[in-house]
Amino acid sequence: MQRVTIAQVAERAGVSTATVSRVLSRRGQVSAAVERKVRRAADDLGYQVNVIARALRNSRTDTVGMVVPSITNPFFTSLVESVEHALGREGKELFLCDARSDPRIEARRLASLAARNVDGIIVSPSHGVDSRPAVQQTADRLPLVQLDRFVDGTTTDWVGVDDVAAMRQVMDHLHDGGTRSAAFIGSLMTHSSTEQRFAGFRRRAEELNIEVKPDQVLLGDYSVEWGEAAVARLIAEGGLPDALVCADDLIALGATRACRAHGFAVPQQVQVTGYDDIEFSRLAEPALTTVHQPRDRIAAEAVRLLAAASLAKDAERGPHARISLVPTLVVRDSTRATQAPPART
Amino acid sequence: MQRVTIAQVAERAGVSTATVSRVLSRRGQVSAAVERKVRRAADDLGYQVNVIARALRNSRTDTVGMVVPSITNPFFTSLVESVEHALGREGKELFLCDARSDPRIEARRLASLAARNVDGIIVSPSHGVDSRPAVQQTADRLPLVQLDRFVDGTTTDWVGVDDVAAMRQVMDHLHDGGTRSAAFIGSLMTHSSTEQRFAGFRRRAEELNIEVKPDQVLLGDYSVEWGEAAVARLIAEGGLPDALVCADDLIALGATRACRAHGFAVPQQVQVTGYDDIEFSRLAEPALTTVHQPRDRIAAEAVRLLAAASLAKDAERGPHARISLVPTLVVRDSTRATQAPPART
DNA sequence: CACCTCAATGCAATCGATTACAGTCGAGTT
DNA sequence: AACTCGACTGTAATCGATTGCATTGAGGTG
Repeated sequence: MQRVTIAQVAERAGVSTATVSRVLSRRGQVSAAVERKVRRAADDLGYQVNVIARALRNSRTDTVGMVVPSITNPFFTSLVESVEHALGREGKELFLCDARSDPRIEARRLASLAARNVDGIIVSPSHGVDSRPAVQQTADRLPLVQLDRFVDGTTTDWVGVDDVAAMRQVMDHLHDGGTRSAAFIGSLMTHSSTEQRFAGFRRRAEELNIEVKPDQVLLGDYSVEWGEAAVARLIAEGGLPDALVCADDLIALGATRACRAHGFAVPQQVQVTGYDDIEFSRLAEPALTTVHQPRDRIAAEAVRLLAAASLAKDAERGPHARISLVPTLVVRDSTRATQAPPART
Repeated sequence: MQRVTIAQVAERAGVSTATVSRVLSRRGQVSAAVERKVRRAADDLGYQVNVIARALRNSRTDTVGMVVPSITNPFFTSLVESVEHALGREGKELFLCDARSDPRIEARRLASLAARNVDGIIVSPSHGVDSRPAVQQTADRLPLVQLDRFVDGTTTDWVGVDDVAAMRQVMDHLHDGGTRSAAFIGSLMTHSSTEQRFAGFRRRAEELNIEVKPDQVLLGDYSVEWGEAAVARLIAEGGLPDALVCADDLIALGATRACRAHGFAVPQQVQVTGYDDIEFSRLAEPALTTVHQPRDRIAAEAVRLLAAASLAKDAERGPHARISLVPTLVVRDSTRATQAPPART
């Protein structure tokens, strides 16, 4: 029960604590004989380094903190998983926090991570504006990378996908399927992702001459419930357009469900598209056409940026990176293919 | 960029570090005037305690570690969320780890948490047998609670639901719907949960005289893919029974999908039940009848047990608690109600 | 043989906060 | 006036690992 310290190992091996430390951390020269004795003693006693003490001494914890808006959103969950794997490869661990989509909780989490001396922070900010002070302040103290979403007006590294390009693909696909009018269902413009996706949607809709009625842009939050509610509202206020373009898969799943519940066939009468390609988008009925985010690449880039930032340190806080990856459209059954025959995945 | 230490605050306020510490941690007597000076100085400098240093000194981190088999399984995700909320109420933070269903990774995570001086650990073991050494060893060093699943032959606190009682409810419900034969689709018997659920299934099936063919007990893993594969196999090897009882919702979702893909109507021709009541079970087509686990209660009890264990400490490591909560059956559309009319939720 | 080099090892300071112990001082007691 | 008490505050040890500097001694050189 009693923790074993380096001093006990030293005593048992008949050497000083310095030597034990040198053996265990593979730094400095130690003769083979002594090394064997020390390892022996350490094993016998079941010694384990006290990470806390080590962290205090060299102010490195080999731990990275990650803050996401909601751990129950499958997109973030799998992003977390990707990040964890990427970190594992570098022998680092992940300290995960859920901000519950509340910038205040988020700020507290960030502060707490900083106080815990994590080596860096990966954050997908909850709010495009309100998250700013906390994020910027944290970024001033230690390496920080924003993932997926970002806060307006902050200067930090960022990794995500090109939402505008993705939306162009979505709109082109819908256009090919004969779409003449579309609605957009997203969250309030408090996330950069919604903003970008909407911008991409609107621009390409114009170029393709697809009609978007002003009252058919509905903004709520990223949830199944909101998707359902939005469709109910559309139907009540004048009917559905040819296509429903949703800012994420959860909304799209809710929207699809609501369409069917109200007797509209998907994709025959209404087409629906999502964004993120969460696992359940494949399982929905009909399977959802969506935008696949290269999560592993995003995670890998984020981890790489953090590592780089840790090295550079204060030295030359060069210009910040903004890495924008290209997502791919995954066509399934909630949209019509170019011609009649339904697509399969 | 430079971290502010207690010494700097002390100097600025013209007092000793001891006094500053007393003010900031609200321990011991300090005159009002000095207190004001110190707070002033701390604010001016933007002082933040160094959690690492504090932890080293009083070997408490106000952090609890949690290890789950897979962070992408929605059941565990929402369990994590519940635990986080419960901890938040006590001012503690959560350090989350994903074991990727591998006892070796799990062991490494547990060791790492212990080395980080977490105040306690909540773990849902990946394997009913192989997880044992690591779990037991960790439990010997610090407070540990097993959640949901447990390892055979360990003596630690445990919180979960009564799987046998749950399965009785499921079987009674199916029986009411006229079921005469059933198959069981679960994971390999390497998780206590599958074991318990299968035991409950088998016993009640016998009592109700529901036929279970020996080759209609299929064991794979907790995933959608396995649910699909299992149904394909059943169909290939002689057809489906009246009902498919699945050990978790992911399997059930896959099973449902496969049934429909092969042209079997659910619930008219085959009934399907799940377990866990994850969010998507409601969204499936048809919505899944499943067993709802009281996640918040489970989490709350686990946190309570940890707190109690921390206090008792070595003193009287009394007998360990095994708290078994009662889950509730949620009837939706993948099973037939007592009579004909389909149920709604 | 005197002197130098370098590997191996130990001593002790250090990271930052907490706290046991001791000292100071003013008010209250006898 | 001497003494007690208690509120405040400071000094220094402590938590456990790391590491700069000093020391030792073996082997090499001229």
